[in-house]
Formats: sequence, C-alpha cells, structure tokens
Amino acid sequence: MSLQRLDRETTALPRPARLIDVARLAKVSCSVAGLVLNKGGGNSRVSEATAERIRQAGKALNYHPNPAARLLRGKRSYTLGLMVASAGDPLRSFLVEYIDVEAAKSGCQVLIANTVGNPKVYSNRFDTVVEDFTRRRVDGVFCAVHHYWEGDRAALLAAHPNTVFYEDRGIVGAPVVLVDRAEAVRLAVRHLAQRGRQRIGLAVMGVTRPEHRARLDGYRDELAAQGLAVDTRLVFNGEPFGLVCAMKDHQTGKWDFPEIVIDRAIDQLVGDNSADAIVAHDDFWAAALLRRLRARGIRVPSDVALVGYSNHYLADWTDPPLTTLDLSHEAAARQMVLMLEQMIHGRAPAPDEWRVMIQPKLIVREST
Amino acid sequence: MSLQRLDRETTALPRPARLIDVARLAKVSCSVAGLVLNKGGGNSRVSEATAERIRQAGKALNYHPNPAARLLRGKRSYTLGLMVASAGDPLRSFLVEYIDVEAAKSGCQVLIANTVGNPKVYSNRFDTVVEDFTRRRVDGVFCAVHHYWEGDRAALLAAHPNTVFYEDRGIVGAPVVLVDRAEAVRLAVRHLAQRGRQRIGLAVMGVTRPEHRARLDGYRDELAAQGLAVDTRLVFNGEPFGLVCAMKDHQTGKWDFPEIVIDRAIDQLVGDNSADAIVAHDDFWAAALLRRLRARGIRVPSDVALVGYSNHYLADWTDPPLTTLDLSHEAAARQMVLMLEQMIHGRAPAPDEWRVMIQPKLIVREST
DNA sequence: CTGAAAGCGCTTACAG
DNA sequence: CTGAAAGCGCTTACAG
Repeated sequence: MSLQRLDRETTALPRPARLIDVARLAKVSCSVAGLVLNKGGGNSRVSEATAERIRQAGKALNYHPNPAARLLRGKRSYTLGLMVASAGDPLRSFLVEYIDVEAAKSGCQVLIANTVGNPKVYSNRFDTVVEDFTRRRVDGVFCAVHHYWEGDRAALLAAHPNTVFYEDRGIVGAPVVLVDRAEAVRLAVRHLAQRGRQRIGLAVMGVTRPEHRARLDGYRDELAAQGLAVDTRLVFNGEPFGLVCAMKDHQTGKWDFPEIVIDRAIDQLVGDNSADAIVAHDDFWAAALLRRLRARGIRVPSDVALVGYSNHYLADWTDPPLTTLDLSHEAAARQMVLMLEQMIHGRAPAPDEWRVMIQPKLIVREST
Repeated sequence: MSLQRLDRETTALPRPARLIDVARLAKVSCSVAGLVLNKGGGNSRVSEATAERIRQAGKALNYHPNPAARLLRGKRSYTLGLMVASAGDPLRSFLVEYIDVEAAKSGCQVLIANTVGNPKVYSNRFDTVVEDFTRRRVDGVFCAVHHYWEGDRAALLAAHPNTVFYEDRGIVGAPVVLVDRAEAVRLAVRHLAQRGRQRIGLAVMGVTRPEHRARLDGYRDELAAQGLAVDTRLVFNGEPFGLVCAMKDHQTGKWDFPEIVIDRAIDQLVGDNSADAIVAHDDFWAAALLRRLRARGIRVPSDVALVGYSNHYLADWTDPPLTTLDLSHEAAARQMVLMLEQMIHGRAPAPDEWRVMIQPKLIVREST
C-alpha cells in the first residue's frame, strides 16, 4: 500500500518522445519526420522507404505530437466546446454523452461547460464560458443551452463563427439542430387513432411560441389525415397558468410540478369533453397526469391513453410505463458533430441546411 | 439573414493581444509584463507604478495569456480529465455537472470522456482516453467509471499520478471518494423505526462485495440501536439471480429490469415474513417494488413502507414518490476537486485521507 | 528528395 | 529594478 504510494512519488514519469527523438532514431531531419508523422495528406516528397523507417521509429518511441506546440504554430486544437445549462439534466445528459462519442470519432475532445450553476448561488456563466473557449482556441462550439436562459448568443457567434446550436434560441442564420415537434405529435396522434381512440386531446404548455405552435400544427394535420374532427375544446393550453414545468427545489432536493394545472387539464379534457387519449407536453406532464388520473379513479390506458414527449429516463419507471417520443439524441449529436466538422473545414452550410430537423421516434409502452 | 452569414465570412476575428503588445503599450519588456500579468504570487522586483501601468495596458488590450504557449513552457494546462462510463446516466450526470462547476472555481476546465460507447457498437475506450489525457497534458484525472467496467486503472495511475477515483474499484492507496452505504442504510432503518415499523426488510443485489457488505453492516447496526431484533429471513439477497439491475436495450430504447426477482423478494419479505417496510438496493429496485406491490394489492406506504437509494431523477415521479437517500453529489464533487487540486500542488493526501466517505442524506417523500 | 532555420507566445535564468 | 535572449516542440517557407 505505502509502497505503491512511494513508487509513485519517486519514479519520474517517462518523458514523452519528441519529434527530434524520432528523427534522430530514423536518421532524418525534423522536417521530414514531421511531414511523415504529422501531416494529414499524402506527401510525395519523401521516399516510401524513408517514410516507413520514420513510421517505425515513431511507433518504437510511442511518439505523439505535442498538441500545445501544434496549436502554437497555428494548427487546430482538436478541442470542441460544449455549452449546456445543466449537464446533469437527463434531457441533455445523453446529448452530452453522444456528442463526446461522436467527437472522439473525429479525433476531437470535448470541453464541457455548464452555463448555469446551482441556483442556490445563481450565476449565469454563459459569457465567461465564451471567453474561456476563446482563450483555449477551441475549433468550434456546440450551444445546447435552453432558450429561456440568458446569454449573449451574438457575442458567442462573433467569437466562434463555428458554432452549432441545439434546441436553443440561437441566432437567425446560424446552424441549428431542432427536434421536429410537429412530427412528434403527428406520430402520437396516428398511433392513438390506430388503436381506436376517437377523442384525442392535447395538453401543452402554450400555443404562442413557434415551437409550441408546431405541436398544434402537427396535431391538426394528423387528426385530418386520420379523418377525425378537430375539436378545440380538446386542446388544453397551460399558458394562463404560468410556466408549467418541473422545477427542482435545491433546498429539499425534490422536483416539484404544479399538479393543480394537471387537474384542470383532466377536468377540461376528460371530464367536460370525454377525451379517451391525451398527448402530453412532455414526460413530466405525462407522469403528473398518470398520478392525478389514478387518484381520480380514471384508468390508463383503458379509460384514457397517454403519450409523453422526450423519452425521459423516467418513462420506463412510471406505472404504467409511458408511451412517449424519443428525441433521437444520438442522431442529433451525429448531425451536430458533422455540421461543426464541415464548418471547421471551411465548408459553411448552405442556407437551406442551417436548420436541420431531427425526427423523433415513437416508443410504445403500456400507457397506450 | 444572408448578410449576417456574409459578415461572418469576410470579417476576420480580431487577433488576441500578445504579451509583447501589452509590453509595448506599457513601454516595458516582455519579462516584466509577464511577471506582472501571468505570475501568481507577489513579485517584489517590479515597482508598483510600473506594475499598475502594465495591468492597465493588459486590461486595455483585453490580454489573456495563450495557454498553449504556457503549456509548452512547462506550466500546467488548467485542464482536468473526467472519465465516466456514460455521462448520460443520471446517476453520474449530476456528478459531471458539479465537478465542472467546482473545477471552474479553481480556474480549470474539464475535458469529458465517456469510456463506454453505445454497446450496439461496443468498445471500451478506457485505455484510449488515458492516452488522450496524457497527450493533452491534463493536470489531473477524475475516474468515475463504475467498478464493473474493464480498464487498466494501474496504467491510468502510472500515466496520471494525480488521479482521484469516485465509486470506482480504483487502486489500493489511490485517493478515492465513496458514498457511505452503511450510513445510508442506518438512516433508512432509523427513519422507518421512528415511523413505527417493526419488521424492516432489506432487499439487496448481493452480500459478498465489500460495498454490499457495508449495507448489511449498517442494517444490523441500526436495528440493534433501535432495539429491533435481526431476522435474517428479512434480508433478501439477489445474488443467486445474477446481476439484478436496470439495463437499457439499445434496440428499443427501453430500460429493462428483472421483475421476476422483485416478485421473489416480495414473496420472501412480505409474504413469508410479514415485512412492514423494505429498504431497497436502489431507486430502480424501489420503483420495480412499487409496481409489483401494487399489482399484488399491497399498498405503499400503509401496508409496506419503501426506501430507495440514490435519489435518482425518477424518485419524484413514481407513484407514490419515493423516500430515498441522496448521494450528495455536490459534496462529492467539491471533495474530489479539492483533493485533486491539493495533489496538483504537490500535497499528496496522507494515508488516512485516501478514502473519503461522503455522507448520504435521507429525502423523505410519500413511500414511507 | 532532404536539412537548417525561423517563429508561434510564453517563462525564466542570466546579464546588466 | 529591468531587458535581451534562450528555449519549450512543433510547422513551414526556404535553401540546397
């Protein structure tokens, strides 16, 4: 035990091999060694025999170029910055994971930066993070901060032209990856109609913001496609009740949700207008609906079928498990890394490629 | 729209100020400017008047030292590497977030690295990540990979003596931060006893691994402290049934849990031995127990009270919400960053400081 | 086809 | 108290 500790303290780490070490071993100059080992493309100027000798020497010494030195000479850093309000939030955490995995495939590493600290000691680090990224010479930035968090997106874009947004307010003309909410609701309504539901309700946070309207559009479209009448009384709008979403109380560590609003939704949709299915704003709404429906003796799915949105980690653990829409974070991450790599290589996306819609996937569980 | 894009392409980014720019403006040499702006401690060799002039110039030019240049000169990188099997997993995602927040307070940025990709195309990146971190010259590493994932911890420690483990198998003698599982079960049992429960059961994955034994120890201790008899039939051991845990099916996107084992646990604890409370291995076990107990007409908490472990994101969304133990990830992150900073500054922890236990916190909800 | 040398932006031992 | 200069490990224009 103490021996191991002792070892660690006294044994110096082996100094990593430098280019000059490799060059000496291969009996060539640094120039040629660097050309062979660190240059991407084919270099016709070095004979294959020499090149092979250099590669052997590199392998023998376990040579890897020092990124600091390359960066200082003006090469790219192979570092991508990832801004996210809260990396812990499971609605973003898998995006974080997949972005790292995709970036690794491109030989890049990801610098993570939470822009919103613990609200107990609230401070929005958005602008600070932008500066940190500038200093680090990141090759590009992913901004997946929710739209409702402050932060100077224009300054971000000015400092880092290579920026891809995800479900963020972004900036007009900047590349952004979005989930296709209209399609999400279309899939939900189609699924419910196919299961024989006739009075399909929609319970949403609002209907004014563009991303909220998209849901409504998808709802109307698909009802029409399924030959079902649109009954506006089957749309519950939470907007008059304020921001209806799950909020964490950092004192108690508990998540709170305005269940009173959920009761109103049940009154309107099920009580007054005989809904036999509800497409909920998200999985939190759906989980709250599940709980309140049970409390009122309404069975899911036999009386009312329920579809969530986001395929949140909790969807498998509600009772019954929740049919919901998966946001395809893996596809989104792949798209984001692809776009950023393109931009880093100077291929700016064409105007019609700025907004990329990611298609959600319906995950059928037992609530429908 | 297209104008903005055009701007971005034609306008060159302003070149960041260098030390020599500041030095010229302040009419001093690089040496002095560097000493004043980039040296941590007090430097008695520069007159206060000169120093102030240099600081003014630095501010005027918005000077920030180029980290690549400093790194090349042998300074630290102010980069910390964070290894985690899956950053998306909510059991780790908040740790990731809090580590970044704490590291930021020390002026460090965090390079994230998932060591386990999507099992669809399974590849354990543990060893690759260690090399990547070496190349980057990270100042230190956090390893929060679960113990059951392969990966050469000894090689990690050899390459990065400044490593702090979290709930990982680690290496004997290497600093590690652990959650106090014995205390967790003690808190749960105490809480249940105070609420009048007499037949408190324990349902755990196993009893042989040290971290599993800790739970059993806490259970026995607290029963004794509460004057309750220890009845070994009230301990359900999942070990004979294999690895009883939540597994994600990457084909369907669903989480699966061996509920058959949960039914056995209910048979043994509630059916045969009249348990009026169960301390579950974790929140997944507890959520599955909730579901199966309801299916069998056993009410929670009136018939059986239930306590989870981990205060997972889902604990507020089960029905009823789950009383559980919070793992204090914020405290753990603070401790980990503190330890690593100490090690970076050459103050290796004393032998009795290698293992730091983080105290969990009981979060009371409606399942007890 | 190959090598010597300048320079990226810092830090620091050394000389004044 | 201050400055000139070497050097960290690369890349690249230039000279052979």
